Amino acid sequence: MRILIVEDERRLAEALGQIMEEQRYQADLVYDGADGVDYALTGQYDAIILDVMLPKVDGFEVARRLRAAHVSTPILMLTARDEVPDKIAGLDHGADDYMTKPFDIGELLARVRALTRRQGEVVGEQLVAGDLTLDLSSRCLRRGEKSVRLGFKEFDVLRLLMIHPRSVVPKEDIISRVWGLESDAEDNNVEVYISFLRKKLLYLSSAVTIGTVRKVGYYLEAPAE
Amino acid sequence: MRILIVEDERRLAEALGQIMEEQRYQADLVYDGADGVDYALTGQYDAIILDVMLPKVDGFEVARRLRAAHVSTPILMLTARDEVPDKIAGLDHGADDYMTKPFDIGELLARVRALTRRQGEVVGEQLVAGDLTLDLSSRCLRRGEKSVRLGFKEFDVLRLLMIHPRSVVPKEDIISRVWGLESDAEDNNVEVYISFLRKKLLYLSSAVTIGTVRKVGYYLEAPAE
DNA sequence: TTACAACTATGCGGATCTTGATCGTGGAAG
DNA sequence: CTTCCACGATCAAGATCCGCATAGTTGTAA
Repeated sequence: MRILIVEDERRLAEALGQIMEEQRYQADLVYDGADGVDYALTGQYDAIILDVMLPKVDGFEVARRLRAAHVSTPILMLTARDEVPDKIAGLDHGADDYMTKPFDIGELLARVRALTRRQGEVVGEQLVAGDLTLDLSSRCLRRGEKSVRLGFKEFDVLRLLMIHPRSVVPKEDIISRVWGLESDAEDNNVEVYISFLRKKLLYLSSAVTIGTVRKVGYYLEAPAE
Repeated sequence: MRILIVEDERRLAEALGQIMEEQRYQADLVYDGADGVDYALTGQYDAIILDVMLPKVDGFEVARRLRAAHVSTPILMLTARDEVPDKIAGLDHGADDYMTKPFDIGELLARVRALTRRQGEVVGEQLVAGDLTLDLSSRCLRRGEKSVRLGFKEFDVLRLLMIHPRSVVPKEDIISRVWGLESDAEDNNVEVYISFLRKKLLYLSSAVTIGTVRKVGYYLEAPAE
């Protein structure tokens, strides 16, 4: 497991690095946002611990750029400010979780574990996320006893979301991957299928929900069990 | 559950054996095709994991000989070559499933479970699924008192479905295995025979039904008794 | 030729997809 | 805090695609 730590306070960064290595993670340290983006773009990390206040490029911007570049590595954002707007901004820019400084080491580790525990997992012919199981060969979505058959488009859209756990999938990506690259399909089309899917999730009474990020796209929210 | 592993790379074979035993299977290992045939002919195994590239007798030939000897133990074929021709050749020689190396252990286990979970049970010269009995020598389908004679194509299609219980058999697989590899038979052809079969199931008033997965294929639904 | 099985062609009906309209809502501007 | 607007959610409708059934044609073997 590789972790990228983006934190400008060197002492804190090094302390984090040491803690992570004690936990058998391999940790890389960088001390500003620009480097953070460069390193993270390699896509080799299993998680990124990202400070908000950074030189050159701030944490929000780092997260935004990574998501724009379709890097879906889970991000744990650190903020000194204990304010709701920051939290929302962080999550909205593509962070998967956040903590406010000062933080408890145990809690940090727990959150990192939660992030690195892959959610969209391929098991044989099926894809699992939260309490949902998507059967790839029969295009059936199951939760507990109940199951529903999905149409082709519904299936493709949901699979996309499940393959990119925790990260926002832009509408344009959904269109190009489900309707085809040269498609002139409207955004509304995606919205319609998201609506269908939410209805089916409701029918299955699944804990998983589909979240919306205005002007961007959708993501799967699978509550930890 | 007994599993036969036919694989010439000893380290891989032993790793597989260990994994299978952790899953409470009893695994026997052999390292070439000739031994593979000899062991498998005993008919005592619930599944065979069979490498394609083998000394003495290759995997295809092993499968072919076993099927020729009416040993119907399910075969999961392993191939290093990720090519369609191999896949088709494997299935055509009598393999039930295949995986390309390198493979994911979880997926392997899932596939083995799928193979051993089979409902279509061979009893002597007949195949059983739910309340149906398909006589392999006379091509008669029986349920209770009534029975019908099946045509060759009907028989082949139904046998395919019974051999893969609960799992969706793609139309293309049906075409390649019933009509032959290079066949240009239309999908409609399959549909026609499915239609015939359903009519006969109805006539027999069997509890077994043939389910459809749009754009993919068919599966047998055998209600638990 | 007749009988039977395999294959082909066709129209219906239902499932799925698309489109457009309307309603709700979050967030920015005032 | 309220208003407004753009965007998203949902619905209804029509269009389209696909599978099913049936009927008709071809091929083959007795």
